[in-house]
Amino acid sequence: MAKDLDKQYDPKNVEDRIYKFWLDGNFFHAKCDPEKDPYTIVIPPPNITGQLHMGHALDNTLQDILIRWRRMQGFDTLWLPGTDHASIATEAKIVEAMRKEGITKEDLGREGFLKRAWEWKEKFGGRIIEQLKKMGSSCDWERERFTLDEGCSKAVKEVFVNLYNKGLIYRGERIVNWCPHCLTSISDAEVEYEDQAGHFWHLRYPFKDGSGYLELATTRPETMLGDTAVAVHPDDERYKDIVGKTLILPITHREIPVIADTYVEMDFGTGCVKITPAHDPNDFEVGLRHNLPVIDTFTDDAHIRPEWGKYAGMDRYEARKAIVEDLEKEGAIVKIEDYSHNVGVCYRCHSSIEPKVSKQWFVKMEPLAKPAIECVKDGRVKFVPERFDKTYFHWMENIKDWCISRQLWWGHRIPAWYCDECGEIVVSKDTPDTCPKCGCKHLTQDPDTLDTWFSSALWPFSTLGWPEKTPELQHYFPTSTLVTGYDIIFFWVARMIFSACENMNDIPFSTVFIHGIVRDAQGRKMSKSLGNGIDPLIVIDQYGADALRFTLATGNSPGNDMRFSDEKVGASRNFANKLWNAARFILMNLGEDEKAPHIPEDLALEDKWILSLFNKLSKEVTDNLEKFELGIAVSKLYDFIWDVFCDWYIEISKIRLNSDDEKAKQTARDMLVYIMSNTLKLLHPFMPFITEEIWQTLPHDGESIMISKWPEYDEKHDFSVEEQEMDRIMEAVRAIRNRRAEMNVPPSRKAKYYIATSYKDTFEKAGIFMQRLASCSEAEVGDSFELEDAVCIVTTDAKIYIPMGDLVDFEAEIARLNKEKEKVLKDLEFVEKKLNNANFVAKAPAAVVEGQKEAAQKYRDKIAMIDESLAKLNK
RNA sequence: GAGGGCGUAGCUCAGUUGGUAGAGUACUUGCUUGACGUGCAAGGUGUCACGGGUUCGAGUCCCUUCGUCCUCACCA
Repeated sequence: MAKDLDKQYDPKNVEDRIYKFWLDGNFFHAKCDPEKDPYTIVIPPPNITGQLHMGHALDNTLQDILIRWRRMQGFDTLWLPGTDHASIATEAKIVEAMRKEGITKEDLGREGFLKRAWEWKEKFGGRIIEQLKKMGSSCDWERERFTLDEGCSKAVKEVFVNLYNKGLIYRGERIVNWCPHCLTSISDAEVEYEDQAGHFWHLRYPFKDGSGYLELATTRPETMLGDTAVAVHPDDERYKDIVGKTLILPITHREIPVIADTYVEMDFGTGCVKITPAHDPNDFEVGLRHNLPVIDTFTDDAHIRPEWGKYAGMDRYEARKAIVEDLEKEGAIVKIEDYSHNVGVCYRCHSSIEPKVSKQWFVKMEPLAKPAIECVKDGRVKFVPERFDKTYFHWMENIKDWCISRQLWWGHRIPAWYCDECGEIVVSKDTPDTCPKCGCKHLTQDPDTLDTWFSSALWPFSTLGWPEKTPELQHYFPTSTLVTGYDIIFFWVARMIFSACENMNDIPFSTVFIHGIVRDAQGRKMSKSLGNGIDPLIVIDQYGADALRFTLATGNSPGNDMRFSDEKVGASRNFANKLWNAARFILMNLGEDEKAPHIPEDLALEDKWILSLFNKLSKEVTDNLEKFELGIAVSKLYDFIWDVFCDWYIEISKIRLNSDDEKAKQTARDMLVYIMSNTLKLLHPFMPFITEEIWQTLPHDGESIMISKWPEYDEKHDFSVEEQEMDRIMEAVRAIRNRRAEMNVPPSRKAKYYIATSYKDTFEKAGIFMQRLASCSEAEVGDSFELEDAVCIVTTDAKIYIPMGDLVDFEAEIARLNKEKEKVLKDLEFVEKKLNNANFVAKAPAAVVEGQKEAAQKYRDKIAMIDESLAKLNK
């Protein structure tokens, strides 16, 4: 930053250079210093397939604010970065690319495919990391991890084997959510539900004995091929006598029984349900209870299996049409209604989920959920805002077993082997060479991989070296804060908590700081299909990373969604520019060899005032950050910098800077540097680039603002007397400006002010301020003045007379005074009502009552002054 | 069906332990004041969704209603 700065701040000249400076200085690196208290955040690892979007931008801004602040406070901070291998998403992407080349997975084989996947990862996996750097993220890049790297893989195997040995991981044939597009099972959490318009087909199945029909309804007639029973409620009087009878399934003409099961709701429809164990989770359960056969009619990609004659090879929707037609022909359709129902879809590709019976691996959740619930209940893990613990409890308390096997190649391969001879299952961290049961050497590893979330669940400790007892694990675990969106509490947060409880016998982090999602200016979710996504990189290019970060931090309260708009970033950019120009002003007034920031001797009134306000500010901002009120903290900084420092202090400082008093000039310069430099520190976590750039240019101590000491509250800097004095003066200045504006007197028209007050000392000092700030030519202070044809401006502590007789419209002035009096009378009435209330005086705290009494007196004084002015004008 | 969020100035939102409502933006007016027009000064708009309760005092705590959004569960 040269001393002759541009009028406008240009982030493009600054950001990349500053980021490189930080990297070169190694300031992001966590030293693992046991002497210091640790503060640790592990990044929610973005998918290697991902591109930076607003969600990342928000999440990383919040993390960087916390990390930079704690670093300046002197903690040994570690922000551990990394990426997620994102099994389904990545595999789908690579398969799609291969499809365009005309190759399939099978063509390449497992090894060839994985080689290709790793190549893809090397090429594109780092892209999002580079984008995070553009945001200014101060991650310890030397410790970057990947969920599929060697260490994480080791942790995954360790956990899998441990859980298996404890009986908490098992393999079983269950009905799972199957995505016919991704060709893999997915967990319950990965199924989304959407309302879809459909139909309700009312069918009738004939009794074998010819005694009529049973009527039932279905939304999926194509599954009827696999029906193995019809169920009624055991208490249903209507069907009491038919339980146990046999029906003839239309089309197939297979015989199926009528069974009784409490799963059926008597009041819904006809009270009869067709049972298709292979294609519905509830039916599957019913089937287990009644020993019903499971007839799977679909292939993995949801086409009718070859053995089904004319339907073979049809996809599920074609099959539906064909089967409905045939049912119709058989007279099995009673009626068709329109019906809207919830359909489960894959959260990755949005294909309709096909429930499917298959052999999968599961984590037994109930025993794991218990301690995970406990540690939130007893406060060891806190959600911010608190209300999200309800969401968490609800989910944890109703949790079902977690299906963790995926029919994919890109991921952690399940460390289980099956003996080709005797079928023994061997679960082991290392590849076994002989079967422990039969001793043969023919073992085949399970072809499946694990759910991506299985490895990210271990992220807070796997990245610190677990299962090894590394110094990092010792020092940084449990981590401090986890920052993430409410949309991934189930996927990730909950699973990290129970994983840490189980494997570390400890919590993974003490606070979960939850944020909402970033919506577009109209409040819609940003999405690819709507095309309303705003690219953070484009915003950075147009407005700068600091402006983007400031926008995301401002007006955002924990757990709530926010809207993003160009106007907001524009306002943030303007703020950066304001700061820039304040710095520019200070710099152009500095001498050649200014000392590092310090508080000079002989402080003037305004110096003590700004020092006092800054002191309070540093306390408040720190308090807000402690409570994760980042939005409040940043708006206080905004107000202080713009409304206090720039609009008042800098303006007032010009008095001394333009004077001939060298000593006073130096004091003003020192104070400007001191306040600016320290305010930059408070702002640094929010706007790291511009604060560093300015801080470096001003006189400074130390290498970088990001490792400078966070300002702390110091009671020696409390100057409440000077604050009051300045308040009196500022009120007077504002009142004068207001009146002059009302009377349309241009600022260039200076006038002499006569100030009648009992605070003569204060207003003696104020005279010179008024010259600068309120178009005053000369000020005279006294107890009272008797002036003809003067405008009188009444403030709480002063009456200011301005002899502008012929400029003033007397009638208007009288009207204005009357209006003002009315308002003050109303205020007085309000306060007096309280004071006349015996209850208030008796029960409210003494300080509050005293405050109200003082206010009442001030109002009375003001009314007296207005009356006096009126009397003069009316004369 | 269960749980939760939100409803404050035209718009977008703050409002940190209850003490006479704030910002940004938009709008009006004045300012070519040597940091900044991405600026300065001045200005107006609110029965804080509705009704009730607790309290000396409620935007803030509790309850009802209405509107709106979300999450989870789900009836075939």
